Amino acid sequence: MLRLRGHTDIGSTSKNANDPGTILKFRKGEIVYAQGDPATDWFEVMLGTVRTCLLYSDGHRQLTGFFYPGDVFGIDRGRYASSAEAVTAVTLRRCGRGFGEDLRPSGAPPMHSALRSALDSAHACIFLLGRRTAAERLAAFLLVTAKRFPIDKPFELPMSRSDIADHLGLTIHTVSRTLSEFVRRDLISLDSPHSVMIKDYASLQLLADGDDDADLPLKSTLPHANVNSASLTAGYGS
Amino acid sequence: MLRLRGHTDIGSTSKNANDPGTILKFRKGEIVYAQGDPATDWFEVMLGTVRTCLLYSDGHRQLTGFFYPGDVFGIDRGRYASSAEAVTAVTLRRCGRGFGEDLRPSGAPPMHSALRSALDSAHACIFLLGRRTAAERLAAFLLVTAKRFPIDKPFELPMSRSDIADHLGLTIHTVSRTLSEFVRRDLISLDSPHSVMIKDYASLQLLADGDDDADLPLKSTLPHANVNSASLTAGYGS
DNA sequence: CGCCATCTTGATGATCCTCAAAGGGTGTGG
DNA sequence: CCACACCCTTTGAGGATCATCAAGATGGCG
Repeated sequence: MLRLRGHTDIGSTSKNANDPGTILKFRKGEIVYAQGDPATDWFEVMLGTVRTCLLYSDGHRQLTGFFYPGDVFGIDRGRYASSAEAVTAVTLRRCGRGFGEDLRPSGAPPMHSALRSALDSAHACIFLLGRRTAAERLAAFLLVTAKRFPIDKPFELPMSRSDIADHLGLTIHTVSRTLSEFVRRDLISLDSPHSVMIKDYASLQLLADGDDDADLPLKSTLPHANVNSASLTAGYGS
Repeated sequence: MLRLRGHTDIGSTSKNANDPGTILKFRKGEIVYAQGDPATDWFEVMLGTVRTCLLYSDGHRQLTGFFYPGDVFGIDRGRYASSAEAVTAVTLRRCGRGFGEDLRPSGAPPMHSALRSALDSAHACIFLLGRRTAAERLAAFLLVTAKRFPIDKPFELPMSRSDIADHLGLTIHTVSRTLSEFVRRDLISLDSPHSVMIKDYASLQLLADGDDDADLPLKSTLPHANVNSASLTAGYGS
């Protein structure tokens, strides 16, 4: 579970490690940076999925975000507050110095964009953890994740059940059980454990919102359209 | 519970509402801004305590932070993602335009400082919610809050049990019970419901860290000194 | 003095975690 | 090519924690 770092930047293709704009590659499970490392750079995901992990002293972890192509992560000051690890094989672009002290005098805009992205990501995490039941958290997570992929098609969840559990503050058992129940209710279908097809956006949204009239064992018959979360969807990442 | 806004800026003392630097006063319970309002300004607390609240459609709320003198809040882009309310009577200073689009060309530094503060605050919230048991969350909350006040003296918790509960994802009952148990274990003492004296930092820290050897019904006899959280204390606010 | 809000405490029950085991997919070695 | 091992996922049974329901205590304020 607690993958220790060591061969951190094995996958780096370019050798000028201090140049912003360097392209880096990591294999699945490799660590981009560790919690507590000097926060010198931030990164943009070009290909693959990255997770950021907050490690607690009792060994358990809190995943603070998943980052997909176009997202940036690693905007910390001083030292990284969380580690970053490759969920799948990833290609990253090293973007620039950590903010706080000095910053590139040329462009403040990219910095601001990155900062706002980091804030959005943190808010999205709080927004998930603020929900009370396992079903609510999982429904919200699925909706938020599905937005990153083409609509109305099955999409690949790149992360493991363990990752989802540690993101939502649950166990893999509860995640698995709840997903199975979603399938039973015909809210989603699972082709493989990682291929998800959302079949009933409206009911899933109701669940995520805490309107627990979705306790019906079978498919809801509500005539709602795809009500995407109204005021505060906070866009998860970029 | 769900205080609706209406007489939002009753307490504003200066009339030039669009001037940065304006001093504002709010009475206990009044709303500084509401979730969804255009995020035109951010604020610095000069006196009192402010809470920021994320409202869910089922009516429950997630408090995303408490802000004390010197802290800033309201760094959102576009529209406020959470509302801000006066926990006590507060005096605020309106600091400047919301970031993202245009910003004062003169000083980027204050903006960066505010942003980093907002990120720290969000991380602190995640850090609390990432803990698993009620005792762990409450212990961590007490330690984080105590740092804002002179050490080794009783301090006033400005917020209600309900606020604490909604911040930690618990109920007021669990908060109250857990605090009572802390008193029973001699980890803290409660003069009044809001006057807290931390009597055993070390054991409280162990609890917060998830080292559950603190299951002893009576005061721990560990010879530890005041181990303030090591790597990632994220300073709650400013 | 009495009402009201807040806090505390108890009893009960639902949710979720823990313990346990089985199923399925993949890669490696025989 | 098959067998085995390993990891991830799923599912079940039991138990701990916390929410809910309910009632009583405390303190402030009219």
